[in-house]
Amino acid sequence: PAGDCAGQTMLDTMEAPGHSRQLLLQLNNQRTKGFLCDVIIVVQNALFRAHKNVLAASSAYLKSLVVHDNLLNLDHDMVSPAVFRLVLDFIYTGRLTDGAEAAAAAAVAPGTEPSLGAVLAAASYLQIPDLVALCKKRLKRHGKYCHLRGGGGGGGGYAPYGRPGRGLRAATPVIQACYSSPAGPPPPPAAEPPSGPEAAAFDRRELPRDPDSLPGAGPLYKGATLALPPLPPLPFQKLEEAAPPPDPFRSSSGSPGPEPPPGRPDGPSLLYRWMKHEPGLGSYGDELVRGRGSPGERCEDRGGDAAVSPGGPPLGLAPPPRYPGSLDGPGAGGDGDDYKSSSEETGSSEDPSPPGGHLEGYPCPHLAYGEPESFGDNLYVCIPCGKGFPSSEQLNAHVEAHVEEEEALYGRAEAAEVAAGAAGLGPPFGGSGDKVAGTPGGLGELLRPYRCASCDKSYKDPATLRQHEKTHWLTRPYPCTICGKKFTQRGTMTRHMRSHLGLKPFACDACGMRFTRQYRLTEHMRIHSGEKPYECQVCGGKFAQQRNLISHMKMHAVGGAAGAAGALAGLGGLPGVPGPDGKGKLDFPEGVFAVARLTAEQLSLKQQDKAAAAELLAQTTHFLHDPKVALESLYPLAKFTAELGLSPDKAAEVLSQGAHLAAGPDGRTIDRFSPT
DNA sequence: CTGGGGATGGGGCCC
DNA sequence: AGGGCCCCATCCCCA
Repeated sequence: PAGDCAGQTMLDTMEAPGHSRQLLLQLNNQRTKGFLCDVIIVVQNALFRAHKNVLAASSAYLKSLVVHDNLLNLDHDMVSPAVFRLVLDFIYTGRLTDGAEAAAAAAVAPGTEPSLGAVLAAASYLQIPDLVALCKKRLKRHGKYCHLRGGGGGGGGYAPYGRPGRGLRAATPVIQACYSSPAGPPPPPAAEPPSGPEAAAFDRRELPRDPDSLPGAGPLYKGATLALPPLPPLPFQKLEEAAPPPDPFRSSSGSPGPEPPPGRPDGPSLLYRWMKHEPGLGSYGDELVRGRGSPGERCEDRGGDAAVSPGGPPLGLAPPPRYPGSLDGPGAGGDGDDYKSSSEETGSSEDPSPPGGHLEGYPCPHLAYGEPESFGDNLYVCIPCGKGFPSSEQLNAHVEAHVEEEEALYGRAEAAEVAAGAAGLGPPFGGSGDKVAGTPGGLGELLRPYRCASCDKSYKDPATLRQHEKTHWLTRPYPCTICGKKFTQRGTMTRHMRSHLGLKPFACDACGMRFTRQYRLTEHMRIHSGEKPYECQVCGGKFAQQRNLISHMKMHAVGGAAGAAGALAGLGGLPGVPGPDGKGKLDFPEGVFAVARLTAEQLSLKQQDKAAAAELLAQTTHFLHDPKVALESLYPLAKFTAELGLSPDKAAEVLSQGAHLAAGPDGRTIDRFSPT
């Protein structure tokens, strides 16, 4: 009908003036009230609330994040809270507030207000083209937008790290020099480049490249920014003061979580650069470096989008993870062993990092800091192996090969474990004593009917068994979205995340100290109460923490003959044999009983094993009366201990030593320890 | 300088 | 999923 046509025509031509502006206004109004906000953005210690749709419509990077998560963690090396505040304001208003003004509004300490350069960096990092353009425009208007390596302008600002960049680096103007301008103070914390070791870290702060500086390049060249010292506290909602944010991983429903900003789909993107860490930066920053691009996340999927960010730069693969526990070196915290850097293993002279405490970087010597030009034309680099490729397609194919390789390896490892188990060789990891748990007809068999096919450990319920079996997987299913470290249990990963986020929900009422775990607080509270419930059965020393008692007992075990039975139950030296301090004064049967009692106490501490502890005590009371029985009981005691799953690693030693003593192939051993 | 203890952080893993 | 505990490592202090 003619009316319809007319109506259609009118619809095509109608436009409500200011509609978009009004819409934005409403959205911003809602944001300020938190109305319908469905995402929380964590930047360092500040929380921001926003709408997923708005973020997704404004930033390609944020879009990629909000798809999977309700809680986003932004790299505060790239985006400070103050800067993100400006960015968020821009997203919702289209206006870029003056940095100083915003800083004043945010009550930021003088001199720490975000510079335009920092906003540009953040905009580039977050892939907000409009904001990038706006920043550049403003910088150019003020004559502050200058190319770092082309014509100086650094004015004593940031020196190029290592040596003058060439190739890709030199071809691309970066904006560090802008920080030297009076109106754009360097980002906190240092107003001037530091000297000494700090300078290395300082110089490495790399801002995103000018998105327009390379033909077809995505805006997101993301340098391997290392850890910047934290910004001063900002008057945003602090995490520790706020209600606990939703678990970012719970909400992601198994998604690998945020990944580094993908490149623009319409052209080749610049690769992420993975730089070697520097000493003295701390593990946190290093982990951030490793997390850049957290390559393994995508590869875990093994799905259609695995390994490579859609249309973006290749994210690479995580190197094959290594087993926990078995290979942990003495490095700090045992962290980062998953990714052992070849440069570290070879002791790179330019990286005199102490063992541990820093990134165990990707084993790619080409990625070493200061050698960016070594890729030549092969700009698409596989993170784990360091191979460069001239095109994303070729890299994708290469990455696929990695995936297949890992899968094949997984299969082989699994087969090897099974074969080893079948051959009675035990698993390639973990204590050999684990096998006793599966002793047919043993007590452990009754208590723990669900046995692991790979290592013969047994469990009370199938869910726990499934959980345990994950420890045998080559691929750890739960990667940290910040540092890329992978975990076998989601809970461990979320707990790990708390350390990144500085979430310490458990506060001590007495001193205000905060902890990430309830148990830590419980431990800590004993300091204030003076309670020392853990007593050394050898010397009578008392301890507030169980682990310190255990540590102490090892000291007893170190000396002389005590070592043999010192392994017993992992709790101390052989009773009856004086320790190095001469404090061990127990007679032999009493000593065995003490061991049994300690074991029982250990079991009792594990709430679930109270009954077993009582049984053990009942069985061992007669030790006091008959040394012979005591001696003969060593082996079953050790076996029993191991069967009950007490300290599996030690259980291996227990069984070994117990067997040695009880079977008595070495008569001298028995005589030596026999009181008669 | 060394060793031991106190205290803390982080990961593994079981319940 | 969260709690709890074990283990390792580390730092600091003190004798």
